[in-house]
Amino acid sequence: MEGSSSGVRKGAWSKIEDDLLKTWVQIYGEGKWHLVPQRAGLNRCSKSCRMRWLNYLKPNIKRGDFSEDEIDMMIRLHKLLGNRWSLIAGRLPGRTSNDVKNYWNTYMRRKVQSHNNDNNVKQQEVESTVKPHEVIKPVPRSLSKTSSLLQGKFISSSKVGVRETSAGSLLGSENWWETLLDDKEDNACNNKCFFDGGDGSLDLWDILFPLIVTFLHKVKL
DNA sequence: AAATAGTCCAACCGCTTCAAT
DNA sequence: AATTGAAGCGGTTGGACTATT
Repeated sequence: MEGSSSGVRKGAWSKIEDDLLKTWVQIYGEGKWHLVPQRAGLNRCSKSCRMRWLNYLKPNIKRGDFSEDEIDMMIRLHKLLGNRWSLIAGRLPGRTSNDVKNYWNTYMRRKVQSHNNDNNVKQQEVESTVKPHEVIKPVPRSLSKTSSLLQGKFISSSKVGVRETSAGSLLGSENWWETLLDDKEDNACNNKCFFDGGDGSLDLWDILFPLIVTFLHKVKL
């Protein structure tokens, strides 16, 4: 796994490479990843540098097992968001999307195994956490002036099973996110997830607020 | 002690989205 | 409107480590 035909180094990072990358980010900050390899003296591709920083070198990254609270939060968020690992990780301080994804895959495997081994009590728990569900696709990370959202179209969501709708209905009385509350099966969870707050559980406003701020900033309202 | 199987996680790859031109 | 390059994301892989036989 070391090196490639293009001459860019691959595989595990050395201590020296980590130090070079850390130094670069400490001086110049995150971003401009395409400049990092050349200017930091790293024989790595920009994506590799970004990944290494975000998943391993970034300060405050938590190591070790997930706590009960984190697992509980992860299950709730996954129920709401599906495999949107970066969004889920954003609600778990110190955890990276890669951590969450890896943990979830392991967790899923264990759940499935226990499901196969024990078809009685655990079955309901397994189904409540891993069964297929309609996934809510978040609005774009930011909106350009030419965004389809601002031009009468909303996200084409066949990929994630969300009905296409118009910007009018999106911004009007039929707020798309209200449908999040329509799932009767999940009402108990939703009530707690969205509005409980304070105890570390999901607060819908915490998700929507940054998106709204971004939106208002972009359209300069 | 050696061989094999299973698990975990760091890293890579391909794709999508976005912004700039 | 089309093109292009950078950034970001999720799926997948492969190697290191651990447990079991």
